Amino acid sequence: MLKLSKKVEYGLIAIRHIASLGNQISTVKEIAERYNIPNELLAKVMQKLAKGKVIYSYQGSLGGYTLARAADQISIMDVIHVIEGTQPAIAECLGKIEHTCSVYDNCTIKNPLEKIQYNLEQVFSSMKVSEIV
Amino acid sequence: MLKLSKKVEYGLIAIRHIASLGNQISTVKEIAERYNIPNELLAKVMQKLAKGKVIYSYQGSLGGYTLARAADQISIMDVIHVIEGTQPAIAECLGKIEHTCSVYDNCTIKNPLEKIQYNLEQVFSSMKVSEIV
DNA sequence: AACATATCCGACTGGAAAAGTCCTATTTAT
DNA sequence: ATAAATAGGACTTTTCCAGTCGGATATGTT
Ligand code: SF4
Ligand code: SF4
Repeated sequence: MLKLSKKVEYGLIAIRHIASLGNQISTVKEIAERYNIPNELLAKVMQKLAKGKVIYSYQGSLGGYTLARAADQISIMDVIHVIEGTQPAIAECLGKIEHTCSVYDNCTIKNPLEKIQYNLEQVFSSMKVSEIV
Repeated sequence: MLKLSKKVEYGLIAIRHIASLGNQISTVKEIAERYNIPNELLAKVMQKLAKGKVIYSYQGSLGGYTLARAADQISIMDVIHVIEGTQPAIAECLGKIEHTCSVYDNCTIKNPLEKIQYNLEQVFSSMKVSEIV
C-alpha cells in the first residue's frame, strides 16, 4: 500500500544512471547488470519511457538510450505517469469516469481524498530527477 | 500503486461517521448498511482501530464504537498506521531491517526516496479526521 | 551478405497481497 | 434464556505485479 512499483523504481534508477554519465548513450544490458535489475523488465520500462518522450531510443547495434531533456526538467511525477500509463490515484474513483466502488454513491471521503491527492501530486511533481543524481 | 487500501478507506468513513453524529455510539451493522460496505470486513477494521486505541469498543447488546479522542486529534496517518499495522513505506526497503530487494546494494535512489517518504508522511499526518467531517 | 548487438512488443506465468467470506466464541442489556 | 453486539481465527477468491519467453525489427561491423 502506497508503494511505488518496481517499474518506477527501475525507471528512476536508469534515468539517474544516464544523467550521472553526462547523458551518454546507455544500454539496457549495461544498466541491468550494473544494478542487478532483471533485463527484460528494465527493457519494458525503457520502452515506455521512450514512448512517453522522457528518453530517446537508438536502435541497432551501438544503440541505447539518452535523456530527452535535462534532468532538472524530468520530475518523479513524469516518470510515474509515463510508466504507469495513468496519473497515480490514491483511490480508485479519483480521475475515472466509470465508478466501480460499491460505496461511491454514499462516500463521504471522496472530496477530502482529492485534497490529499493534490498534495501528493505536488510532492512528486516538485521533485526532479536532477535532485537524485 | 500509491492507492490507499479499502480497509483504510472504510476506517476513515466509519470514523467520520461517528464523529459526524457527535460521537454517539455506532454499530458496525449500522455503518456497513449506511455506506454499502461489507459487514465482516468493516468489523475487522473496527477491531483493529479499537486495538490501536483510535476508537473505544463496547461489547454486548447495545454495544458499538465511539471515538477514543476528538476528531481533530486523529490524523489520517494514525488510521493508516493502526489499520496497516506498520508505517506506510514508499519502497520495500524503507524502515525495514532485512533487505530483500535485489538492487539494494547498488541502489542509488534509496536516500532520495526517503526524502519523498518524509514529505508524504507530513501530508498524511497533518490532515486530521476533523477536516473530513 | 552475414553477423552481432541493440531495441521493440505482445503474450504468458507465478506468486503475493488485497478483498471478501465463514464460522464460532464471548460479552451484555433486557 | 435470548437477542444483539464485538472478538477473532481460518479460509477463499480476486486482483495486481514482477518476472519470463519468443520472435520481430533496426543498424553498425566485418
Ligand atoms: S468512492 Fe469513496 S471509497 Fe470508493 S473509492 Fe472513491 S473514495 Fe474510496
Ligand atoms: S533498494 Fe532501491 S530499489 Fe530496492 S526497494 Fe529500496 S529503493 Fe526500491
